[in-house]
Amino acid sequence: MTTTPRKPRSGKRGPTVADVARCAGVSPMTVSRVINSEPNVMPATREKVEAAIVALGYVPNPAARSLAGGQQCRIALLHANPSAAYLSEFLMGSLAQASKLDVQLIVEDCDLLADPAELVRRLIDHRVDAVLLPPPLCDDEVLLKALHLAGLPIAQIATGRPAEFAYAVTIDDEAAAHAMTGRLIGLGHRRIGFVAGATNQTASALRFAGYARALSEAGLTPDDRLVREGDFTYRSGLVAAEALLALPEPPTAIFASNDDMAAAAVAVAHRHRLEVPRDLSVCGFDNSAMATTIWPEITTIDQPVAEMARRATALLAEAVRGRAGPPAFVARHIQLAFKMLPRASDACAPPCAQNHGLGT
Amino acid sequence: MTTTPRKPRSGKRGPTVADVARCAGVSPMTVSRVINSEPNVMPATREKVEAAIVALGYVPNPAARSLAGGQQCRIALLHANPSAAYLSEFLMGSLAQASKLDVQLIVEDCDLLADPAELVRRLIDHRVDAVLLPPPLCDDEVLLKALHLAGLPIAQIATGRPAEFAYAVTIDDEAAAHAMTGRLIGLGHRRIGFVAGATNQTASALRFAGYARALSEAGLTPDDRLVREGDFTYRSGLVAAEALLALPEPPTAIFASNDDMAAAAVAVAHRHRLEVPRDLSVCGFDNSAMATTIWPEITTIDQPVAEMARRATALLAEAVRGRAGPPAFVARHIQLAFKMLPRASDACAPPCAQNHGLGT
DNA sequence: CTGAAAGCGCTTACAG
DNA sequence: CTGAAAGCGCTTACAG
Repeated sequence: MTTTPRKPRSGKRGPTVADVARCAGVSPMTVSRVINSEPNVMPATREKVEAAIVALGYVPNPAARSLAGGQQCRIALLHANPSAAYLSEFLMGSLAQASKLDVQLIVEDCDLLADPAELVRRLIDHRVDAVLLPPPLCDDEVLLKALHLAGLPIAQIATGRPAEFAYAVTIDDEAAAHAMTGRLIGLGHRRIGFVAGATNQTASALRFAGYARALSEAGLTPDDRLVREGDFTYRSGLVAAEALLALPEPPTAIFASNDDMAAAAVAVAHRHRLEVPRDLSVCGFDNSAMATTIWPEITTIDQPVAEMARRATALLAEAVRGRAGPPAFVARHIQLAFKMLPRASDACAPPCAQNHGLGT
Repeated sequence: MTTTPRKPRSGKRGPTVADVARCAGVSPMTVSRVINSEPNVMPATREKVEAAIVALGYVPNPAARSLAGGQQCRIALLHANPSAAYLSEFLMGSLAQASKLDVQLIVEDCDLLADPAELVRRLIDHRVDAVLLPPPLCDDEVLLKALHLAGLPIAQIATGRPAEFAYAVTIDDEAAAHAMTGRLIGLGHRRIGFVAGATNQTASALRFAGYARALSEAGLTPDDRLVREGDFTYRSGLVAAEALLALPEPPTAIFASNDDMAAAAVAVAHRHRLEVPRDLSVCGFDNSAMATTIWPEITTIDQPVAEMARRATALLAEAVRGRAGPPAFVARHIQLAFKMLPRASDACAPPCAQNHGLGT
């Protein structure tokens, strides 16, 4: 009598590389090469394998791949962004890339970030290999330093001031704000109000800089009273717009540093019995959900959040896996294109107002 | 000369069960038992192992676990929800549970769902084991049937009409709407406008039913003119509120079936020079970002979206892994508690209006 | 260009 | 209650 063979593991499982290899008449190794689209496989062989894959409906097992590949890569996404919409879009991009690259994404809410050192310790304990930092955390100097000291690769997203030691994926906030302001000027506006973003985000200053440059390039005298502080919340937009419209010479257009504040400006205009855009033009920034939710829909700047998340995730995965080569400074900071999104909230300046702020 | 030993695999890797076992003086098997908190391990042994885990900073390798455990479980999250905020919260819950249970989550955007059959085929091809259906897809009969026919376990989230063959995680929409309407009645409102939700979501009908029941329980005669159709968009809320306030006898309160429409009602009120809540009370549903973004913040019903996502994900994982036992009908439909969130958008009815719609 | 062998880190299925 | 052996499905590191 022979020894009873061990019972095979339970459950119907899908086909494996071995099955495909058998079906194609090659070795599992070759199947692996085809799956990973490595070069050095004869076209004929490749085709046979591909046919077998289709025939069997083979799908690689990610768990096995990462185990064997030793590609364990765990990236933490630290977020403290009040905007669920931003987070959602960011997550979709990051998640897609993570699954493609087979990296494990750890999502951590840092809203009440007490002690950065404590956080870093927890990350290390959890074997996190790198950290994704969307705004506003991307601008937290203390956190940045603590992470850097711990030797963790970092990607700052949408920061206005990339750290030397970090990766960064941004858009050109200054240029975008410049373009938007230029658009308003082109529409004949001369008194353009500006609602600034939160001062703890470096991008806020860049947006203001773009606004100011467009003004001065057009020969318009900047007017301090037209610039109000906001903090990216609707509430702060309400206050800022209220102040702007209470001015003896109110602006004919308001450019808010994000869409929530722009929406607030629209609401205030309505309460003042001003039609948007007939009596007041309003523009935002970010192309968040709010921009298309309210009426009229807000002209804004589209920030490719999902794409930025994808790129940042890929950057970190490469850094962790050492495929990135010597991390050249220039390649570490990627700038993506923004998009001007003209919608229904801005229009030509009212005729009577056209000569108001002019230097003539 | 002995044969040169094979070069070990590259990269510093963390400690493994073997390391922990060595350090604790037990077998890897015992370490595994402790990690998985199985019973049948002597307390003393357990403590030794736990100490070793801490000392070495051991963290289990999820890839290895799922490979060895044969627990491959792939759950698809099909979404077509226009609200990024909802999706974001849902994702957070689902993701957390997925990582805890070691299931792979596939997130798929089905906004332009052409052919359900085609989609099902793709899911099967991708070896998806089960499907998570948040609204409005949870109510898509055709999709539901196609999925069921393919033998895929399904979890409907926030549906108003759970299918017999599916798992479902819901709140009691009828009771919630009843509570909200009751609150308004308690505040002295007698003419309460209602903005209905999209008809393609079964929860919409339940919310209306709750409103109607509260009215009739209070002895108030329902008035068709006070009920307007909406489709959950801000735009539709604008139209509905406009119609409601144009009534010869306008309502003193508006209960919208979601927060976006409630926000629209607030905007319309403001354009009509009505103060909210002084001149008009407005309530919403869902506790979405919009509810706390605008001013005044909207009284609403909190739906525990993240928790619902967690539960649904867990339900499916159990179903796939067959730990669920015989799927008893009753346990397949879970109803979670909603929460009434009183905020700043509702108040007592204006004194003069109190006697308006009364039957007396 | 292709393949045989070993190993990734854990768990299952037994046997004590 | 504990452990030795085999195996999960793939890839690395070689050798031809």
